[in-house]
Amino acid sequence: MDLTGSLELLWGDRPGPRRGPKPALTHELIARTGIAIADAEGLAAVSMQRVAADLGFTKMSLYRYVPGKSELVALMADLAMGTPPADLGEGDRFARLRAWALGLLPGFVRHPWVLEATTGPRVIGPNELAWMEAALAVLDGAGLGGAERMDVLAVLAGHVRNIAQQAATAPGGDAGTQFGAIVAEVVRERGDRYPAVRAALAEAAGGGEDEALGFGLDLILDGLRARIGDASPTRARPGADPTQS
Amino acid sequence: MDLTGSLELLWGDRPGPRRGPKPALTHELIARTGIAIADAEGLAAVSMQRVAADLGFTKMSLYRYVPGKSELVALMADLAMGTPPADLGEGDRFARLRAWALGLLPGFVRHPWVLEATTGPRVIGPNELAWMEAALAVLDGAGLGGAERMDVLAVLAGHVRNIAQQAATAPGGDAGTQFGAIVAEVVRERGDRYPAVRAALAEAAGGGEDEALGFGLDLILDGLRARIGDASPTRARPGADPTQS
DNA sequence: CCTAACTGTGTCCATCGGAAGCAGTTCTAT
DNA sequence: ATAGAACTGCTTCCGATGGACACAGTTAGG
Repeated sequence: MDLTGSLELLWGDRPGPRRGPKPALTHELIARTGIAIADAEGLAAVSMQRVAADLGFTKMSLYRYVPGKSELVALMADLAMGTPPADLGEGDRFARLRAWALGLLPGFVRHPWVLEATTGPRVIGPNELAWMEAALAVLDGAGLGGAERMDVLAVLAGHVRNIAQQAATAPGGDAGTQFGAIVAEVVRERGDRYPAVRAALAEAAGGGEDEALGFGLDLILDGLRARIGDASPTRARPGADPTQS
Repeated sequence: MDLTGSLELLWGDRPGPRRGPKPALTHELIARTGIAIADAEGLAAVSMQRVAADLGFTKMSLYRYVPGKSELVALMADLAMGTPPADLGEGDRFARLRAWALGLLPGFVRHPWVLEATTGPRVIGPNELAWMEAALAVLDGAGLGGAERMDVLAVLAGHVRNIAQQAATAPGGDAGTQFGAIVAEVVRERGDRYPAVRAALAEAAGGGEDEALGFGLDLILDGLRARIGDASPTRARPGADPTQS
Protein backbone atom coordinates (compact mmCIF):
# COMPACT_ATOMS: atom_id res chain seq x y z
CA MET A 1 0.00 0.00 0.00
CA ASP A 2 2.10 2.87 -1.25
CA LEU A 3 0.38 6.19 -0.83
CA THR A 4 3.13 8.55 -1.90
CA GLY A 5 1.97 8.35 -5.50
CA SER A 6 -1.51 9.51 -4.60
CA LEU A 7 -0.08 12.18 -2.36
CA GLU A 8 2.07 13.67 -5.07
CA LEU A 9 -0.65 13.39 -7.66
CA LEU A 10 -3.32 14.99 -5.50
CA TRP A 11 -1.17 17.66 -3.91
CA GLY A 12 1.92 18.01 -6.02
CA ASP A 13 2.38 21.33 -7.66
CA ARG A 14 3.84 19.69 -10.68
CA PRO A 15 6.76 21.56 -12.20
CA GLY A 16 5.45 21.35 -15.74
CA PRO A 17 7.61 19.92 -18.49
CA ARG A 18 9.90 22.26 -20.35
CA ARG A 19 10.82 20.13 -23.33
CA GLY A 20 9.14 17.64 -25.54
CA PRO A 21 5.72 17.65 -27.16
CA LYS A 22 2.87 19.39 -25.44
CA PRO A 23 0.89 16.94 -23.35
CA ALA A 24 -2.40 16.22 -25.04
CA LEU A 25 -4.20 15.33 -21.81
CA THR A 26 -4.55 16.72 -18.33
CA HIS A 27 -5.15 15.11 -14.99
CA GLU A 28 -8.53 16.73 -14.82
CA LEU A 29 -9.65 15.56 -18.24
CA ILE A 30 -8.61 12.01 -17.47
CA ALA A 31 -10.30 12.09 -14.09
CA ARG A 32 -13.49 13.53 -15.54
CA THR A 33 -13.59 10.77 -18.12
CA GLY A 34 -13.25 8.20 -15.37
CA ILE A 35 -15.96 9.93 -13.38
CA ALA A 36 -18.32 9.78 -16.31
CA ILE A 37 -17.74 6.07 -16.68
CA ALA A 38 -18.15 5.41 -12.97
CA ASP A 39 -21.33 7.48 -12.82
CA ALA A 40 -22.86 5.60 -15.70
CA GLU A 41 -21.66 2.04 -15.12
CA GLY A 42 -20.12 1.89 -11.69
CA LEU A 43 -16.58 1.93 -10.42
CA ALA A 44 -15.94 -1.59 -11.64
CA ALA A 45 -16.34 -0.42 -15.22
CA VAL A 46 -13.47 2.00 -14.83
CA SER A 47 -10.38 0.39 -16.29
CA MET A 48 -7.32 2.02 -17.74
CA GLN A 49 -8.31 0.52 -21.06
CA ARG A 50 -11.78 1.96 -20.88
CA VAL A 51 -10.76 5.43 -19.79
CA ALA A 52 -8.13 5.60 -22.48
CA ALA A 53 -10.53 4.36 -25.13
CA ASP A 54 -13.11 6.98 -24.20
CA LEU A 55 -10.39 9.59 -24.56
CA GLY A 56 -9.25 8.22 -27.89
CA PHE A 57 -5.85 7.19 -26.58
CA THR A 58 -4.03 4.02 -25.75
CA LYS A 59 -4.07 2.54 -22.31
CA MET A 60 -0.40 3.08 -21.72
CA SER A 61 -0.64 6.75 -22.55
CA LEU A 62 -2.45 7.31 -19.30
CA TYR A 63 0.53 6.10 -17.33
CA ARG A 64 2.34 9.21 -18.52
CA TYR A 65 -0.07 11.21 -16.40
CA VAL A 66 -1.11 8.88 -13.61
CA PRO A 67 1.17 6.49 -11.75
CA GLY A 68 -1.48 3.82 -11.48
CA LYS A 69 -5.12 3.03 -11.27
CA SER A 70 -5.54 3.58 -7.55
CA GLU A 71 -4.11 7.05 -7.91
CA LEU A 72 -6.52 7.74 -10.73
CA VAL A 73 -9.42 6.66 -8.58
CA ALA A 74 -8.22 8.88 -5.77
CA LEU A 75 -8.10 11.78 -8.20
CA MET A 76 -11.59 10.98 -9.44
CA ALA A 77 -12.96 10.80 -5.93
CA ASP A 78 -11.54 14.10 -4.81
CA LEU A 79 -12.71 15.81 -7.98
CA ALA A 80 -16.18 14.32 -7.75
CA MET A 81 -16.52 15.45 -4.16
CA GLY A 82 -16.38 19.05 -5.33
CA THR A 83 -15.69 22.09 -3.21
CA PRO A 84 -17.69 22.94 -0.12
CA PRO A 85 -20.27 25.71 -0.38
CA ALA A 86 -18.73 29.11 0.17
CA ASP A 87 -21.55 30.20 2.43
CA LEU A 88 -23.27 28.01 4.97
CA GLY A 89 -26.03 30.47 5.69
CA GLU A 90 -26.77 32.92 8.45
CA GLY A 91 -28.00 30.57 11.14
CA ASP A 92 -26.27 29.55 14.31
CA ARG A 93 -23.54 26.98 14.58
CA PHE A 94 -25.93 24.06 14.39
CA ALA A 95 -27.79 25.35 11.38
CA ARG A 96 -24.53 25.87 9.57
CA LEU A 97 -23.32 22.40 10.42
CA ARG A 98 -26.62 21.10 9.16
CA ALA A 99 -26.18 22.98 5.90
CA TRP A 100 -22.67 21.63 5.64
CA ALA A 101 -23.84 18.05 6.04
CA LEU A 102 -26.71 18.53 3.64
CA GLY A 103 -24.32 19.98 1.10
CA LEU A 104 -22.25 16.84 1.34
CA LEU A 105 -25.07 14.65 0.11
CA PRO A 106 -25.49 15.59 -3.56
CA GLY A 107 -21.94 14.60 -4.38
CA PHE A 108 -22.46 11.17 -2.86
CA VAL A 109 -25.79 10.72 -4.58
CA ARG A 110 -24.53 11.78 -7.97
CA HIS A 111 -21.37 9.71 -7.59
CA PRO A 112 -22.23 6.70 -5.44
CA TRP A 113 -18.93 5.01 -6.30
CA VAL A 114 -17.14 7.63 -4.22
CA LEU A 115 -18.24 5.65 -1.19
CA GLU A 116 -16.38 2.60 -2.41
CA ALA A 117 -13.42 4.65 -3.52
CA THR A 118 -12.94 6.30 -0.16
CA THR A 119 -12.95 3.28 2.15
CA GLY A 120 -9.73 2.03 3.58
CA PRO A 121 -6.45 3.81 4.10
CA ARG A 122 -6.07 6.61 1.63
CA VAL A 123 -4.68 10.05 1.05
CA ILE A 124 -6.92 13.00 1.66
CA GLY A 125 -7.25 15.33 -1.30
CA PRO A 126 -7.59 19.08 -1.55
CA ASN A 127 -11.34 19.10 -1.92
CA GLU A 128 -11.95 16.69 0.91
CA LEU A 129 -9.67 18.71 3.12
CA ALA A 130 -11.53 21.87 2.14
CA TRP A 131 -14.76 20.25 3.29
CA MET A 132 -13.09 19.38 6.55
CA GLU A 133 -11.81 22.91 6.94
CA ALA A 134 -15.24 24.39 6.33
CA ALA A 135 -16.86 22.38 9.10
CA LEU A 136 -14.02 22.85 11.55
CA ALA A 137 -14.26 26.58 11.04
CA VAL A 138 -17.88 26.43 12.19
CA LEU A 139 -16.83 24.56 15.31
CA ASP A 140 -14.10 27.02 16.13
CA GLY A 141 -14.49 28.51 19.56
CA ALA A 142 -17.26 26.17 20.59
CA GLY A 143 -15.43 24.93 23.64
CA LEU A 144 -14.58 21.59 22.12
CA GLY A 145 -11.15 20.04 22.03
CA GLY A 146 -9.37 19.48 18.74
CA ALA A 147 -10.06 15.77 18.68
CA GLU A 148 -13.66 16.37 19.63
CA ARG A 149 -14.13 18.81 16.77
CA MET A 150 -12.81 16.18 14.40
CA ASP A 151 -15.10 13.61 15.93
CA VAL A 152 -18.15 15.79 15.36
CA LEU A 153 -17.20 15.97 11.71
CA ALA A 154 -16.74 12.26 11.49
CA VAL A 155 -20.14 11.57 12.97
CA LEU A 156 -21.90 14.02 10.69
CA ALA A 157 -20.09 12.98 7.55
CA GLY A 158 -20.47 9.34 8.42
CA HIS A 159 -24.20 9.75 8.73
CA VAL A 160 -24.44 11.41 5.35
CA ARG A 161 -22.37 8.62 3.87
CA ASN A 162 -24.71 6.04 5.34
CA ILE A 163 -27.76 7.75 3.98
CA ALA A 164 -26.18 8.03 0.58
CA GLN A 165 -25.30 4.38 0.66
CA GLN A 166 -28.83 3.38 1.53
CA ALA A 167 -30.15 5.63 -1.18
CA ALA A 168 -27.80 4.22 -3.78
CA THR A 169 -30.08 2.65 -6.33
CA ALA A 170 -29.34 0.92 -9.55
CA PRO A 171 -30.39 3.77 -11.81
CA GLY A 172 -30.68 1.37 -14.70
CA GLY A 173 -34.03 0.17 -13.48
CA ASP A 174 -34.84 -2.24 -10.72
CA ALA A 175 -35.32 -0.35 -7.50
CA GLY A 176 -35.29 -3.74 -5.82
CA THR A 177 -31.59 -3.36 -5.26
CA GLN A 178 -32.15 -0.74 -2.59
CA PHE A 179 -30.86 -1.88 0.71
CA GLY A 180 -34.11 -1.33 2.51
CA ALA A 181 -36.03 -3.19 -0.12
CA ILE A 182 -33.64 -6.11 0.09
CA VAL A 183 -33.98 -6.22 3.84
CA ALA A 184 -37.75 -6.14 3.45
CA GLU A 185 -37.69 -9.00 0.99
CA VAL A 186 -35.48 -11.08 3.23
CA VAL A 187 -37.58 -10.42 6.30
CA ARG A 188 -40.88 -11.00 4.57
CA GLU A 189 -40.56 -14.77 4.78
CA ARG A 190 -38.45 -14.94 7.91
CA GLY A 191 -40.13 -12.32 10.03
CA ASP A 192 -40.81 -14.71 12.86
CA ARG A 193 -37.15 -14.78 13.74
CA TYR A 194 -36.79 -11.03 13.46
CA PRO A 195 -39.92 -9.54 14.99
CA ALA A 196 -38.45 -6.13 15.78
CA VAL A 197 -37.15 -5.74 12.25
CA ARG A 198 -40.48 -6.78 10.83
CA ALA A 199 -42.33 -4.34 13.05
CA ALA A 200 -40.04 -1.49 12.14
CA LEU A 201 -40.36 -2.23 8.45
CA ALA A 202 -44.12 -2.52 8.62
CA GLU A 203 -44.37 0.84 10.33
CA ALA A 204 -41.86 2.47 8.07
CA ALA A 205 -43.62 1.27 4.93
CA GLY A 206 -46.69 3.33 5.63
CA GLY A 207 -44.99 6.40 6.98
CA GLY A 208 -43.13 9.22 5.39
CA GLU A 209 -40.53 8.73 2.77
CA ASP A 210 -37.05 10.00 3.31
CA GLU A 211 -36.64 11.56 6.70
CA ALA A 212 -33.57 9.53 7.49
CA LEU A 213 -31.05 12.21 6.69
CA GLY A 214 -32.72 14.98 8.62
CA PHE A 215 -33.60 12.76 11.54
CA GLY A 216 -30.05 11.62 12.02
CA LEU A 217 -28.66 15.10 11.69
CA ASP A 218 -31.11 16.39 14.26
CA LEU A 219 -30.12 13.59 16.58
CA ILE A 220 -26.44 14.37 16.31
CA LEU A 221 -26.85 18.12 16.45
CA ASP A 222 -29.20 17.88 19.43
CA GLY A 223 -26.54 15.87 21.18
CA LEU A 224 -24.00 18.49 20.30
CA ARG A 225 -26.25 21.26 21.56
CA ALA A 226 -26.68 19.43 24.83
CA ARG A 227 -22.92 19.33 25.11
CA ILE A 228 -21.76 22.78 24.11
CA GLY A 229 -24.92 24.79 24.66
CA ASP A 230 -26.21 27.58 22.50
CA ALA A 231 -23.12 29.71 22.84
CA SER A 232 -22.70 32.56 20.45
CA PRO A 233 -21.11 31.23 17.29
CA THR A 234 -18.60 34.05 17.00
CA ARG A 235 -17.23 34.18 20.54
CA ALA A 236 -15.31 31.52 22.32
CA ARG A 237 -16.76 30.36 25.59
CA PRO A 238 -14.82 31.10 28.73
CA GLY A 239 -12.41 28.31 29.41
CA ALA A 240 -11.86 27.48 25.79
CA ASP A 241 -8.33 26.48 24.97
CA PRO A 242 -6.43 29.68 24.17
CA THR A 243 -3.89 27.85 22.01
CA GLN A 244 -6.31 27.67 19.14
CA SER A 245 -6.00 30.51 16.68
CA MET B 1 -25.38 -6.40 -10.33
CA ASP B 2 -27.19 -9.66 -9.68
CA LEU B 3 -27.89 -10.21 -6.04
CA THR B 4 -30.02 -13.33 -6.18
CA GLY B 5 -26.92 -15.48 -5.97
CA SER B 6 -25.84 -13.87 -2.73
CA LEU B 7 -29.37 -14.06 -1.41
CA GLU B 8 -29.67 -17.77 -1.98
CA LEU B 9 -26.20 -18.45 -0.71
CA LEU B 10 -26.63 -16.45 2.48
CA TRP B 11 -30.19 -17.42 3.23
CA GLY B 12 -30.99 -20.52 1.23
CA ASP B 13 -31.83 -23.58 3.17
CA ARG B 14 -30.13 -25.72 0.63
CA PRO B 15 -31.83 -29.03 -0.01
CA GLY B 16 -28.67 -31.07 0.34
CA PRO B 17 -27.60 -33.39 -2.44
CA ARG B 18 -28.84 -36.94 -2.33
CA ARG B 19 -26.56 -38.62 -4.81
CA GLY B 20 -23.00 -38.33 -5.87
CA PRO B 21 -19.82 -38.09 -3.82
CA LYS B 22 -19.93 -36.42 -0.46
CA PRO B 23 -18.92 -32.79 -0.73
CA ALA B 24 -15.46 -32.37 0.69
CA LEU B 25 -15.95 -28.72 1.57
CA THR B 26 -18.54 -26.55 3.23
CA HIS B 27 -19.54 -22.96 2.76
CA GLU B 28 -18.26 -22.15 6.21
CA LEU B 29 -14.87 -23.75 5.69
CA ILE B 30 -14.39 -21.89 2.43
CA ALA B 31 -15.50 -18.62 3.96
CA ARG B 32 -13.24 -19.05 6.97
CA THR B 33 -10.29 -19.68 4.70
CA GLY B 34 -11.07 -16.48 2.84
CA ILE B 35 -11.43 -14.63 6.11
CA ALA B 36 -8.01 -15.80 7.23
CA ILE B 37 -6.44 -14.55 4.02
CA ALA B 38 -8.25 -11.23 4.18
CA ASP B 39 -7.30 -10.73 7.81
CA ALA B 40 -3.65 -11.38 7.10
CA GLU B 41 -3.15 -9.75 3.72
CA GLY B 42 -6.22 -7.70 2.95
CA LEU B 43 -9.25 -8.26 0.81
CA ALA B 44 -7.27 -7.78 -2.38
CA ALA B 45 -5.28 -10.92 -1.61
CA VAL B 46 -8.43 -13.02 -1.62
CA SER B 47 -8.71 -14.68 -5.00
CA MET B 48 -10.44 -17.87 -5.93
CA GLN B 49 -7.04 -19.30 -6.75
CA ARG B 50 -5.64 -18.38 -3.39
CA VAL B 51 -8.56 -19.62 -1.34
CA ALA B 52 -8.58 -22.89 -3.21
CA ALA B 53 -4.84 -23.31 -2.85
CA ASP B 54 -5.03 -22.77 0.90
CA LEU B 55 -7.70 -25.45 1.03
CA GLY B 56 -5.67 -27.83 -1.11
CA PHE B 57 -8.16 -27.78 -3.95
CA THR B 58 -8.39 -26.39 -7.42
CA LYS B 59 -9.85 -23.02 -8.15
CA MET B 60 -12.77 -24.40 -10.07
CA SER B 61 -13.78 -26.65 -7.21
CA LEU B 62 -14.94 -23.62 -5.29
CA TYR B 63 -17.48 -22.82 -7.97
CA ARG B 64 -19.30 -26.00 -6.93
CA TYR B 65 -20.07 -24.30 -3.64
CA VAL B 66 -20.09 -20.61 -4.42
CA PRO B 67 -21.60 -19.01 -7.51
CA GLY B 68 -18.89 -16.40 -7.75
CA LYS B 69 -16.38 -14.31 -5.93
CA SER B 70 -18.72 -11.55 -4.85
CA GLU B 71 -20.97 -14.09 -3.22
CA LEU B 72 -18.00 -15.58 -1.44
CA VAL B 73 -17.05 -12.17 -0.11
CA ALA B 74 -20.61 -11.60 1.07
CA LEU B 75 -20.46 -14.91 2.90
CA MET B 76 -17.13 -13.97 4.44
CA ALA B 77 -18.42 -10.61 5.58
CA ASP B 78 -21.52 -11.96 7.24
CA LEU B 79 -19.57 -14.70 8.95
CA ALA B 80 -16.85 -12.33 10.11
CA MET B 81 -19.43 -9.98 11.59
CA GLY B 82 -20.39 -12.67 14.06
CA THR B 83 -23.52 -12.82 16.13
CA PRO B 84 -24.65 -10.01 18.42
CA PRO B 85 -24.09 -10.44 22.15
CA ALA B 86 -26.95 -12.31 23.76
CA ASP B 87 -27.08 -9.89 26.66
CA LEU B 88 -26.64 -6.15 26.40
CA GLY B 89 -26.46 -5.60 30.13
CA GLU B 90 -28.85 -4.34 32.74
CA GLY B 91 -28.74 -0.63 32.08
CA ASP B 92 -31.41 1.52 30.53
CA ARG B 93 -32.14 1.76 26.85
CA PHE B 94 -29.22 4.07 26.17
CA ALA B 95 -26.71 1.98 28.02
CA ARG B 96 -27.82 -1.08 26.11
CA LEU B 97 -27.58 0.71 22.80
CA ARG B 98 -24.12 1.81 23.80
CA ALA B 99 -23.17 -1.76 24.59
CA TRP B 100 -24.59 -2.83 21.27
CA ALA B 101 -22.52 -0.29 19.36
CA LEU B 102 -19.39 -1.11 21.33
CA GLY B 103 -19.94 -4.76 20.61
CA LEU B 104 -19.95 -3.98 16.93
CA LEU B 105 -16.43 -2.64 16.98
CA PRO B 106 -14.25 -5.72 17.58
CA GLY B 107 -15.51 -7.39 14.43
CA PHE B 108 -14.60 -4.37 12.35
CA VAL B 109 -11.23 -4.03 14.00
CA ARG B 110 -10.34 -7.67 13.63
CA HIS B 111 -11.61 -7.74 10.05
CA PRO B 112 -11.08 -4.30 8.58
CA TRP B 113 -11.83 -5.57 5.07
CA VAL B 114 -15.46 -6.00 6.10
CA LEU B 115 -15.81 -2.27 5.65
CA GLU B 116 -14.81 -2.54 2.00
CA ALA B 117 -16.87 -5.64 1.52
CA THR B 118 -20.08 -4.07 2.79
CA THR B 119 -20.17 -0.85 0.79
CA GLY B 120 -22.55 -0.52 -2.09
CA PRO B 121 -25.74 -2.39 -2.84
CA ARG B 122 -25.66 -5.78 -1.24
CA VAL B 123 -27.70 -8.48 0.39
CA ILE B 124 -28.03 -8.49 4.13
CA GLY B 125 -27.00 -11.73 5.75
CA PRO B 126 -28.31 -13.59 8.77
CA ASN B 127 -25.73 -12.27 11.20
CA GLU B 128 -26.09 -8.69 10.10
CA LEU B 129 -29.84 -8.97 10.39
CA ALA B 130 -29.45 -10.44 13.84
CA TRP B 131 -27.44 -7.39 14.86
CA MET B 132 -30.18 -5.22 13.47
CA GLU B 133 -32.81 -7.17 15.35
CA ALA B 134 -30.92 -6.87 18.62
CA ALA B 135 -30.79 -3.09 18.46
CA LEU B 136 -34.35 -2.69 17.24
CA ALA B 137 -35.53 -4.76 20.15
CA VAL B 138 -33.93 -2.26 22.51
CA LEU B 139 -35.74 0.56 20.75
CA ASP B 140 -39.08 -1.18 20.92
CA GLY B 141 -41.68 0.86 22.72
CA ALA B 142 -39.60 4.00 22.85
CA GLY B 143 -42.13 6.10 21.06
CA LEU B 144 -40.18 6.19 17.83
CA GLY B 145 -41.58 5.39 14.42
CA GLY B 146 -40.35 2.40 12.49
CA ALA B 147 -38.22 4.43 10.12
CA GLU B 148 -36.85 6.42 13.02
CA ARG B 149 -35.80 3.28 14.84
CA MET B 150 -33.94 2.16 11.74
CA ASP B 151 -32.35 5.56 11.46
CA VAL B 152 -31.04 5.40 15.00
CA LEU B 153 -29.37 2.12 14.11
CA ALA B 154 -27.88 3.54 11.00
CA VAL B 155 -26.39 6.49 12.83
CA LEU B 156 -24.92 4.34 15.58
CA ALA B 157 -23.56 1.66 13.28
CA GLY B 158 -22.27 4.25 10.86
CA HIS B 159 -20.30 5.90 13.61
CA VAL B 160 -18.72 2.64 14.68
CA ARG B 161 -17.82 1.96 11.07
CA ASN B 162 -16.18 5.34 10.78
CA ILE B 163 -14.15 4.83 13.89
CA ALA B 164 -13.07 1.41 12.73
CA GLN B 165 -12.06 2.83 9.40
CA GLN B 166 -9.97 5.54 11.02
CA ALA B 167 -8.38 2.97 13.27
CA ALA B 168 -7.55 0.67 10.39
CA THR B 169 -3.79 0.57 10.33
CA ALA B 170 -1.41 -1.33 8.18
CA PRO B 171 -0.51 -3.98 10.72
CA GLY B 172 2.63 -4.78 8.78
CA GLY B 173 4.39 -1.84 10.31
CA ASP B 174 4.20 1.78 9.30
CA ALA B 175 1.56 3.54 11.31
CA GLY B 176 2.00 6.42 8.89
CA THR B 177 -0.84 5.02 6.82
CA GLN B 178 -3.37 6.00 9.45
CA PHE B 179 -5.82 8.48 8.11
CA GLY B 180 -5.18 11.02 10.82
CA ALA B 181 -1.45 10.81 10.33
CA ILE B 182 -1.82 11.30 6.60
CA VAL B 183 -3.99 14.34 7.16
CA ALA B 184 -1.41 15.69 9.57
CA GLU B 185 1.37 15.19 7.07
CA VAL B 186 -0.57 16.92 4.32
CA VAL B 187 -1.55 19.82 6.52
CA ARG B 188 1.90 20.30 7.98
CA GLU B 189 3.17 22.12 4.92
CA ARG B 190 -0.12 23.61 3.81
CA GLY B 191 -1.56 24.67 7.12
CA ASP B 192 -1.95 28.28 6.07
CA ARG B 193 -4.79 27.35 3.76
CA TYR B 194 -6.44 25.13 6.35
CA PRO B 195 -6.12 26.95 9.67
CA ALA B 196 -9.02 25.25 11.39
CA VAL B 197 -7.70 21.81 10.47
CA ARG B 198 -4.25 22.73 11.65
CA ALA B 199 -5.57 24.05 14.94
CA ALA B 200 -7.66 20.96 15.53
CA LEU B 201 -4.73 18.68 14.76
CA ALA B 202 -2.38 20.62 16.96
CA GLU B 203 -4.78 20.39 19.87
CA ALA B 204 -5.59 16.76 19.25
CA ALA B 205 -1.93 15.75 19.11
CA GLY B 206 -1.36 16.67 22.72
CA GLY B 207 -4.64 15.45 24.08
CA GLY B 208 -6.02 12.07 24.91
CA GLU B 209 -5.75 9.12 22.66
CA ASP B 210 -8.86 7.40 21.46
CA GLU B 211 -11.99 9.02 22.77
CA ALA B 212 -13.54 9.22 19.34
CA LEU B 213 -15.79 6.22 19.68
CA GLY B 214 -17.21 7.08 23.06
CA PHE B 215 -17.54 10.75 22.24
CA GLY B 216 -19.58 10.10 19.15
CA LEU B 217 -21.78 7.55 20.86
CA ASP B 218 -22.47 9.97 23.69
CA LEU B 219 -23.34 12.63 21.17
CA ILE B 220 -25.82 10.43 19.37
CA LEU B 221 -27.32 8.93 22.49
CA ASP B 222 -27.66 12.32 24.13
CA GLY B 223 -29.56 13.45 21.09
CA LEU B 224 -31.74 10.40 21.35
CA ARG B 225 -32.36 11.01 25.02
CA ALA B 226 -33.38 14.57 24.26
CA ARG B 227 -35.88 13.18 21.81
CA ILE B 228 -37.49 10.25 23.57
CA GLY B 229 -36.76 11.09 27.17
CA ASP B 230 -35.79 8.66 29.90
CA ALA B 231 -38.91 6.59 29.48
CA SER B 232 -38.94 3.21 31.12
CA PRO B 233 -37.36 0.75 28.75
CA THR B 234 -40.03 -1.85 29.22
CA ARG B 235 -43.16 0.26 28.87
CA ALA B 236 -44.30 2.15 25.84
CA ARG B 237 -44.87 5.84 26.33
CA PRO B 238 -48.43 7.09 26.06
CA GLY B 239 -49.14 8.05 22.50
CA ALA B 240 -46.84 5.44 21.04
CA ASP B 241 -48.09 3.88 17.86
CA PRO B 242 -50.28 0.94 18.86
CA THR B 243 -49.69 -0.87 15.57
CA GLN B 244 -46.30 -2.03 16.74
CA SER B 245 -46.29 -5.44 18.33
C1' DC C 1 -27.68 -53.22 -11.83
C1' DC C 2 -27.74 -48.85 -14.28
C1' DT C 3 -28.72 -44.47 -14.82
C1' DA C 4 -29.21 -39.87 -13.01
C1' DA C 5 -27.03 -36.76 -10.09
C1' DC C 6 -23.12 -34.92 -8.25
C1' DT C 7 -18.17 -34.33 -7.48
C1' DG C 8 -13.47 -32.35 -8.43
C1' DT C 9 -10.52 -31.20 -12.26
C1' DG C 10 -8.19 -29.60 -16.70
C1' DT C 11 -8.43 -26.57 -20.39
C1' DC C 12 -9.46 -22.37 -22.39
C1' DC C 13 -10.60 -17.38 -22.72
C1' DA C 14 -11.17 -12.27 -22.23
C1' DT C 15 -9.66 -8.80 -19.38
C1' DC C 16 -7.12 -6.63 -16.03
C1' DG C 17 -2.94 -3.59 -14.23
C1' DG C 18 1.48 -2.73 -15.35
C1' DA C 19 6.85 -3.13 -17.09
C1' DA C 20 9.96 -2.19 -20.77
C1' DG C 21 11.43 -0.33 -24.82
C1' DC C 22 10.45 2.18 -29.12
C1' DA C 23 10.25 6.15 -32.59
C1' DG C 24 8.96 10.78 -33.07
C1' DT C 25 8.82 15.61 -31.29
C1' DT C 26 10.38 19.72 -28.95
C1' DC C 27 13.21 22.60 -26.14
C1' DT C 28 17.87 23.95 -24.47
C1' DA C 29 22.80 24.37 -24.49
C1' DT C 30 26.51 24.90 -27.23
C1' DA D 1 22.60 25.80 -36.63
C1' DT D 2 22.90 21.56 -34.44
C1' DA D 3 23.37 17.84 -31.12
C1' DG D 4 21.46 15.81 -27.36
C1' DA D 5 18.37 15.75 -23.46
C1' DA D 6 13.73 15.49 -22.27
C1' DC D 7 9.26 14.30 -23.18
C1' DT D 8 5.34 12.26 -25.72
C1' DG D 9 2.26 8.45 -27.22
C1' DC D 10 2.55 3.84 -28.73
C1' DT D 11 3.54 -1.30 -29.36
C1' DT D 12 4.65 -5.42 -27.28
C1' DC D 13 4.73 -8.47 -23.62
C1' DC D 14 3.74 -10.49 -19.06
C1' DG D 15 1.45 -12.67 -14.90
C1' DA D 16 -2.81 -12.89 -12.55
C1' DT D 17 -7.64 -12.62 -12.35
C1' DG D 18 -12.75 -14.37 -12.65
C1' DG D 19 -15.24 -17.49 -14.98
C1' DA D 20 -17.35 -20.86 -18.99
C1' DC D 21 -17.30 -25.47 -20.36
C1' DA D 22 -16.59 -30.20 -20.91
C1' DC D 23 -14.74 -34.23 -18.83
C1' DA D 24 -14.13 -38.59 -16.05
C1' DG D 25 -14.87 -40.62 -11.68
C1' DT D 26 -18.20 -41.51 -7.72
C1' DT D 27 -22.42 -42.30 -5.30
C1' DA D 28 -27.32 -43.28 -4.44
C1' DG D 29 -32.09 -44.37 -5.82
C1' DG D 30 -35.16 -46.86 -9.12
